[in-house]
Parts: sequence; C-alpha cells; structure tokens
Amino acid sequence: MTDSKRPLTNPLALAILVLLYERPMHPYEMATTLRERRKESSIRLNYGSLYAVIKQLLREKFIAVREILKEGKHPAKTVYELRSLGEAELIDWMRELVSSPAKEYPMFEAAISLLPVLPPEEVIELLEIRIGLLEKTIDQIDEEELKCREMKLPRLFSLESEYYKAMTLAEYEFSKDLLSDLKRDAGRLRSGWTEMRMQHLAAKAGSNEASVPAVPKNQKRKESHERKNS
Amino acid sequence: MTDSKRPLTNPLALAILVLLYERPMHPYEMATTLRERRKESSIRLNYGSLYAVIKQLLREKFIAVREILKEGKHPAKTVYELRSLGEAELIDWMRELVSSPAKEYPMFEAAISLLPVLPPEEVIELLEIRIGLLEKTIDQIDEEELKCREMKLPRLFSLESEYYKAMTLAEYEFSKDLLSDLKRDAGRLRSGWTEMRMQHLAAKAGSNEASVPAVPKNQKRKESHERKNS
DNA sequence: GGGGTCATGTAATAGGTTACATGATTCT
DNA sequence: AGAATCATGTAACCTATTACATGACCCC
Repeated sequence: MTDSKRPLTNPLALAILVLLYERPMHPYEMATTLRERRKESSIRLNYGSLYAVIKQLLREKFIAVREILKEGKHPAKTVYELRSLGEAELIDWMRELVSSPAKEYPMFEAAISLLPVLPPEEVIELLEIRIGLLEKTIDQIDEEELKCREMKLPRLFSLESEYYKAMTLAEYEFSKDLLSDLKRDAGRLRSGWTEMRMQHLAAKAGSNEASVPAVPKNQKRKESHERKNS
Repeated sequence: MTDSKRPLTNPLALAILVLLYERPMHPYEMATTLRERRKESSIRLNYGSLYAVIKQLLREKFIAVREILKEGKHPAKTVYELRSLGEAELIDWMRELVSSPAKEYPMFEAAISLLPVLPPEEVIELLEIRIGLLEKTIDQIDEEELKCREMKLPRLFSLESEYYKAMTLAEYEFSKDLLSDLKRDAGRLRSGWTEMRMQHLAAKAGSNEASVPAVPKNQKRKESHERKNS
C-alpha cells in the first residue's frame, strides 16, 4: 500500500509473519504448521530457505528471538515472536496484496506472445494436450472441494482453491476458444503466421523469397560458425 | 516437454532465443527489438540482465558469436547466432510452455489463503479498491485492442493481450462475487473468521476466552520482549 | 555545448536453491 | 536394528538485479 519496495518479497516471509501473528513459534514448527494447513498449494513455499528467510526477518527487525528452549540433549528450539514493525509490515503487505492487482507474468502468456515460432499445426496438437491437463486439474479441485464440504469445513478455508479454480477455468475456456479458432480459421488468425516465421525459414533454406532482407546467402546458419565443441 | 530441468529459466533467455531464431543480432539490437514489439507487457524482461543472460546462453552452447563488427571508434558490436542446441532448446521449451500448464503462484492467491489476518470489514473495502483497479485495467486492454484493430494488425499479434484480458476478467468476476458474498453473508462465509483471528487477539488482549490454548498471560506480546532497538 | 541514444560491459550485492551435516528420539 | 521424524543449521552455488562506468555519435 504505502511503499511499494518491501525489504522482503519471498512469500515464505509473508507466511511466517502470519504464523507469528497468531503465536510465537520455532522454525521447525512453522514448517510443520504450514504443511499441515497445506499452504504449499496456494503459496510458493521452499522450506529449505526457512532459516535464511528468518535471518532476513531478524535483520529487518520484523521478528525477534523470544526464548531458546533447551530440553535434555535435544537441539535447542529458538522461539521467535513478531515485533510491532513486523506486524505493521504484515498488515500493510496484506492490504496491498488484496487491494492492488499486480501484473504478473505467467509463462503461458510469454509463450503465446512468441507463438509463431511453432508451426500452427503443432500448436493445435499442443493445445489439445494442455486442454486435457486443465480438465484434469479442474476435476482434482472439485474432488478436494467435495472433501472439504464433507468435513464441513467453513468456506473461508477453501477460498484460495475457489480462486484457483476460477482462474484455471478461465484459462481452459481461453485455450478451447483459441484451439477451435485455429482449427476452423485458415486465414484470419493464421494470417501473418508464416510471414513471422519466414525470416528463419528463409535463412535456413537459402530462400528465393523476395521479401527477405539483409541476410546474404553466405551467412546461412549451420555451415558458417557452428564449431564442434570447446 | 522432455526434461523439466532447463539450464535457464529466465524468460529473457527465451525471448533472446526467439530473436536469434529469426536472425543473428547484437545485444543492443535485441533489447530495442523487444522493446519495439512491446514484449515487456507479456514477458518479464529485465534488460539490465541482458549481458548476463547472454553469457549463460554462451556457456550452454545455445548461441555462439557470429562476428564482431568494428566501425571506426564505435564500440564493437558482437553479433550472436543461434546454435542447433539452442534451437532444440527453444522448440522444446515452447512446446512445454504451450502443452503443460505449470502451477504458478500469484500473490493474490497467497493473500486469499491468509485472508483471516485482516478483519472482514477491511477486506470489503480493499476488495472494492481492487475491483475498481481491475475495471481500469480491462478498459486499458480494450483501448489497446481498438488501436490494433484500427491499424489492421492481424489478430496473431495481440493474442497475448486477449489472454491477459480473459484472465483479468476472471479475476474481476471472482472478486466481485467474493465481495458480494462478504457483504451479504453474516454467517456462512464469515464463520471461522474471528476464530482464526482469535489467538492473536487473545494474546494481545490477555483474553478471557475459553478456547484459547497454550499462551499463558505472562507471555503476552508487547510487554515481554519488545526491546527498543539495537 | 548539451542531451539523447547507441553500444559496450563490470562490480557489488542480494536472493534463493540445493545439498549436506549433525544428532537425538521414537516407532516398528 | 533400522527407519522416520524432530530440529538444528551451514556452505556452495547460481541467478538476478542494481548501479555504475565508458565513450562516440547525432541533432538542436
């Protein structure tokens, strides 16, 4: 909300702040709690970076060591607690995340914007695979949902999977539309496709096309510089 | 497709491979070409890492130096070209991106899964802001779309923005539904909300609630360990 | 002469991932 | 006895970002 450049961007940091907002905890407990609540499915969590992230949170004074519990010959448990600065950061961060959509860059969008490198016929096949996999994903979400309802968990606990389902469905619809457009349409959607591929194809084939610029035949790939190995 | 662990994951690397698939280029030209085609809007591109990524591509033998052009006292231009290994990687990478949806982790999904840290009344306000911003975004996309149609650009060139619009719309619908559910519903959606916040509230207030476990009153935050500063 | 843009890069740092190392306890 | 789990962490590595540095050319 206020200042867009937060010291930490790792979502694991956000998750830890939330846990410590509930109660003090030691690192291992954080990991098991997050696992228990299955947060990995909606938050990118890498438990290997747990101690690293805690170090960062300490550095920023968002958290502090509350106590170090030593029992017998067990390794000592370092219990952390939230500091007021960390609480402020947590609330501010959450407010920003909820109120302000941030442009994110899914790789599928990148792929679509580079689609002409693949021949349209292949894209059709690939999209069919994708659509099948998306259907599977949606079925899985539905199953999970059913389980939750059977266990009579309040809806609040599965809001994130509702969101995930909505987004997956939207991608599914988009993919299906794109596929059928590609299949039906020989001119409109495909117009420009081969033209965009042409330069490469021309370079490869040594081409007799008129519209190909600036790539003399003696500069064809494959023959020129392709050395064996270092 | 084949092996999931690619040596490079940076989308800038993918973009460079595509450019070199079209024709050999020097780094600065790559940057300007990508800017010209406005790829930043659909691919996360950080031009500062350009030379670093090129170094990686060289290391992987995906690309090679084709020639070094020296004109007068200008800095020499190092022209790169795609090697067959790089072409294979590009095609394989693209196939995977199109055919296989990868679970990605938008921050909004993370926020939703942690929503109970915020009081429901505040979430309502924040969602209203979000919805407004999403509307703005959609209007912008529509304007862009109109421009493209006026310039009679083939649809192929704006597929990625169609995708972006579809996803943004889905998020918009989800947010609106969530908002109205939150506003209407006093029991169903909200049930569990305060309970999830309770532990924290209890800790803060010293609480007389029965169901609060394991946090003795002498361990309240604020008073106990919050030191002034280092 | 000054600003923009062409064109190169390096250096420092932060960020994150992976793998490894340790050792006690508890369950089978 | 052996496996899983509890609980700590470090070290190496790689990636990525940021900021800086250089210098010529071109147009006003």
